[in-house]
Amino acid sequence: MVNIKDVAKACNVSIATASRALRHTGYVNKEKRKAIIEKANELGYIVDNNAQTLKKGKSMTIGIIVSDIENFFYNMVLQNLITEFAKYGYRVIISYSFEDAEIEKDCIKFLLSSKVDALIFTPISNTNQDLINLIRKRNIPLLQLFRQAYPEVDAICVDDGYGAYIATKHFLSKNLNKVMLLSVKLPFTPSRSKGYKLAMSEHHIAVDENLIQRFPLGKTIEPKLIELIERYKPEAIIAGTNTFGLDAIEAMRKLNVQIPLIVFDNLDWLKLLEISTIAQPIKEIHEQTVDNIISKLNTKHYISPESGLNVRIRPELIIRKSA
Amino acid sequence: MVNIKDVAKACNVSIATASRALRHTGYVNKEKRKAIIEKANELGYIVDNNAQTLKKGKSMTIGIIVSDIENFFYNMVLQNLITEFAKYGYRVIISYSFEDAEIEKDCIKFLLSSKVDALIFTPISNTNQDLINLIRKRNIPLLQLFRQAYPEVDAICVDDGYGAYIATKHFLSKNLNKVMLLSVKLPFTPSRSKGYKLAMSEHHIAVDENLIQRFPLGKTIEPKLIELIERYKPEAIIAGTNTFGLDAIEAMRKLNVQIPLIVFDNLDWLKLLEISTIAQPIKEIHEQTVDNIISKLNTKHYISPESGLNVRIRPELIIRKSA
DNA sequence: TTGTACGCGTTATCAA
DNA sequence: TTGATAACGCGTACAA
Repeated sequence: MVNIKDVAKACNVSIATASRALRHTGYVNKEKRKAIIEKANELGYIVDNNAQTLKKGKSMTIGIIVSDIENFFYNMVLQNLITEFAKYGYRVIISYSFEDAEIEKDCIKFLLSSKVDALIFTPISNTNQDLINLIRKRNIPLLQLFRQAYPEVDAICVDDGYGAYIATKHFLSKNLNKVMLLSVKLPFTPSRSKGYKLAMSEHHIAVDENLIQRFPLGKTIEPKLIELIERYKPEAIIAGTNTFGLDAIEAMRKLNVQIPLIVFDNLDWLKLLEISTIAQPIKEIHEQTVDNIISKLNTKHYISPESGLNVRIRPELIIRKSA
Repeated sequence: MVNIKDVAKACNVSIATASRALRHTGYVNKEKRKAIIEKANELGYIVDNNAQTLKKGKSMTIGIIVSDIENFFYNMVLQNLITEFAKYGYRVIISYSFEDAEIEKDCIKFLLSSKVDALIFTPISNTNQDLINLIRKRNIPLLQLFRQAYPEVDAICVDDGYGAYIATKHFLSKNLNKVMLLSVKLPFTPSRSKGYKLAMSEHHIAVDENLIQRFPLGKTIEPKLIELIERYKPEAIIAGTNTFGLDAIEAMRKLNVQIPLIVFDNLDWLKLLEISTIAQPIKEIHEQTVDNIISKLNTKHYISPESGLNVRIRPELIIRKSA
C-alpha cells in the first residue's frame, strides 16, 4: 500500500509538498511537481478516498437508489445521470433497493455513512421518514425520482396519468369506447386511472369500473386477462406496463382476437411488433434531475424547503400499427 | 453531523466505550450498552464509513465494473451477486464502464481508491495492464466476468462457442446446411465461429466463409442483412446477439421470407415471439463468481497465481417455434 | 516556496 | 469493565 508518505520520501520532500503537487493546489516548484507526479505514477500511488473524504468532509459523490434493476427505462435514465454528473466532477454511487423498504433503509444508511453529497432515490414506501428527516436536518440535497412518497421532498415523476389520458383520448377519437385499462398497484405514482377517467368525462362517457383493472407488479396476469377479455369484451386495451403488454398480446393470441393496444414504456420489441406506445421522456427526466441536484449543491447554504416540488413530465404517444 | 464523540458525551462515557457498545465488540456493561445504542438511534448517529475503512484497512465492499448497463443478462447476474455477497456481509459497489477503456481505467482507480476488498469486472480491452498489475501486487482478489482480456487473471465466461455449436448442430440435424452465423466483433470472448466450424466439420460440411458474418455492437445491421440474405440465401440463421436477432426478424419480414432462426440470450420478447434461443446460464455464473471471490477473500494470505483460471459455462438451447 | 503539526471519525491496544 | 491514546492517510493553517 503505497501512500503519499512513500511518494514524499521517494522524492525527498515533505508530505505537504507531495500533497500540493498531486492535488494541483498551492505553490510548488514546477520541476519538483513534475518529478513528484512522475514518481507517484511509477509507484502506483492512488489517493485514498476514505482519508480524503474524511478530511474534506465532502466526497464528490451522489448516491442514487434505484428500486428496480430490471427496468430498462430506469437504467437509461441512470446512464445519463452518471454521464452528466461526471461533467460536474461528481461520481455516482448506485444502490438497488429491489422494491423492498428494508433494503431501502440499508441503502440510505450506507450512502449517508459514505458521506454522499446528495441523494436521489425512487421511494418504495413512506416508512423511512426518520432517515428522510435526518437527511433534511443535515441539509443534504435530496430528490425523489419517478415517485413521490414524501410530500415535503422534491420529486420528479413521469406523468403516467397524462399518458393514460392521451392513450384513452386516442381510442375514443376512433370511437372505441370500451377501453380496458390495465393499471398498476403502485403507490406514490401519478395515477393512470385518473387520466383515463378525465378523458372519458371529456367525451361524456360513463366510466365502467370493471374496465379499470389494477394488478401488482412481478407476476404474469395472462390467465386473469383471458378471463377479463372474454367477460367484458373490450374494444381497446391500454397496458400500464411492458409486462402487462406482453401478457395482453399473449392473451389475445390465445383467444385468437385482435384488439387495438397501447403499451406503456417504449422498448425495442414494441417497435418490432409495431405496437403503439407511451414513450418515457428520458431526456427531460435526467436533465431536470441534474438541474435540481446541481443547483442545490451550488447553493452555498442550501436549506431544504418546507414543502417539495412535484415536477411531472409528460410522456409521448407513439402510434404504430397496433392502435 | 453527530459522531461517536457526541454519543459518548450524551451518555457520559468515553469514546472507547461508546465504540465498543455500538460495534458489539469487547466488554461493556449491559445496561450501558443498551443506553448507548438507544441514545445513538435517538441522535441519528450513523457510523462514518470513511473513518471506519481508513482505520480498519478493510471496507467490506466488493467492486463490480459492468461494461454495459443495457444488457439485461448482465443486470440479472448483478442482481444475484448483490444479494449473495450481502449474505457474506459484503456490499457491492457498482461502476459502469460503458464499453470504454478510459472509463474503465477511471472505475478501477476509483474502486481501488475506495479500498474495495475485491474486484470483479468485464474487461473492454487489455490496455489497463498497469492497473491490473497493481491489483495483483496488492493481492486484491480479482476476477474477469464474461470476457478474458488478461490471461493471468481468473475469468468466468459463458461458452458462446458452445452455444453456436449446439445451435449449428440443431440446424444440421434437420438437414439445414446453409447456416448463416451473425457473430460479434467482440475481443476476449469465446468465439462463436469456432463452435460453428466445429459442428460443420463434425458433419463433414465445408465451411462457407461468406456465411460467417461479424458485426460490431451498437448499431443496426438490418440493411446489410437484407443484402446478405438475398445474396447467400441461407437456410437458417443464428443471431449472435439479441439486437442482431431483432434485425434479422425485421429483415426477414421486409423480404417476406421465413428462415429458421436461433437467437442468443433468452429475453422475454423472444418467448413471446416463440423464437428459439441460446439461454444464458445465469445461476451458474453468479454461483461460481461468488465462490471464486469468497474463497479468495477467506484465504488468509491470498496470493494471485501466475496464470488465471478460465471457467467456461455452457449455455442451453431452447427450441421454440422459430427453429 | 517548503515543512511542521494538527485534526477529520474511527478502532485497537494497553493500562487502570 | 472502562478510558486515554495512538494510529489509519490525507489536507491545510501557519510558521519558516
